[in-house]
Amino acid sequence: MHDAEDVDQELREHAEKLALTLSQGGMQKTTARVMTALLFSRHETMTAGELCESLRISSGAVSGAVNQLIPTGMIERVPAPGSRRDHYRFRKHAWATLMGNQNTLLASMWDAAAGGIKIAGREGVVGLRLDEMQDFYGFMQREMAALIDRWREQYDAGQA
Amino acid sequence: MHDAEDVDQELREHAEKLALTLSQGGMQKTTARVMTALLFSRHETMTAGELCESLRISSGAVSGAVNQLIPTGMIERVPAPGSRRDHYRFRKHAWATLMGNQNTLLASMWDAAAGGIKIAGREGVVGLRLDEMQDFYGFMQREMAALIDRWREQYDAGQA
DNA sequence: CTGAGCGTTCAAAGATCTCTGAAACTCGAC
DNA sequence: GTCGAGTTTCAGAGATCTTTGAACGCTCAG
Repeated sequence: MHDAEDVDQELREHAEKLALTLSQGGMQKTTARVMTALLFSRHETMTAGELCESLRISSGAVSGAVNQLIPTGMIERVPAPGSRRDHYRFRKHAWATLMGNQNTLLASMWDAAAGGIKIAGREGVVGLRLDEMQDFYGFMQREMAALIDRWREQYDAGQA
Repeated sequence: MHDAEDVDQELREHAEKLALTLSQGGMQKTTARVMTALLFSRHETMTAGELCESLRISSGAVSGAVNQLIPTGMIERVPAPGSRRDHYRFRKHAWATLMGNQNTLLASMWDAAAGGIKIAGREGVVGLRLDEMQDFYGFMQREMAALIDRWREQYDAGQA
């Protein structure tokens, strides 16, 4: 039978596994570990000290990871009542936010295509390649934003 | 006035700029440079030798990059008539393919959420966080595939 | 005002990843 | 079957990125 200890242990293992996947997908290893630790924590929030201990990393590393996660909207600093310690929490709708941030990337791709077209026109082999690229990223930029909104509505409705 | 040389030169600069962006987004630097070189080339295809020379990298590096790009569906090897040299070409709909590959990632995220729920259930702070995550990635997986198909149809229709 | 507790910063150590250069290999032409 | 252009592989060099550990600084309690 599962007691609370076992559950924590297994959750941490899952957290580490996901962190590994994410780090292979380009995210920094420590950043990913901090994020998944918060994601799979049974507590509402965790302090920097708890993250240090749980992940066996230095406070400097935690500080760095946290300050990389906050601007992306994945986690937030929670004002700690009656304590100077910072508490961190995985944000609601963090995944949707993360995906929404991709729009910046989509926009750069569109821009890159546009820049090339400005130089080479829309004719010829380059022109046609770039035209397709621009069309694709224009489409994605429009539709992705709509898609995420749609999820938010659907999810919020389901909660009520 | 733009002559052909200038155009090539400017295209190459744009290619490098995009490669830099992509490499910051997690792609390998050389891989990104090879990809953008093919993307912004005014030729239909390029040989490995041309890529070496144009990017000032060793043939080993080209080989590595190319073999990383091919499985993703971004570029393809083109049978060269009457030459042993390999010719490489940026594939049609490469961007759509690339985005479609993300589905694998979306699926792993869904799996990670499912695994956590199996351990901790859907109640409590972890359970609710994971439930939201699973809902989001399930939604995205379904909708992204549909979205890409929609683009393909729309684009192919526009070409006809 | 002073001290304790925490978070942040930064230089240096360390780990990781990538490129090069050369040797090995492949495959078509003759 | 042999030659040779061209590609792939791989060990070692090199560049890059990360983490640590310690010093610094900030904030609140007393």
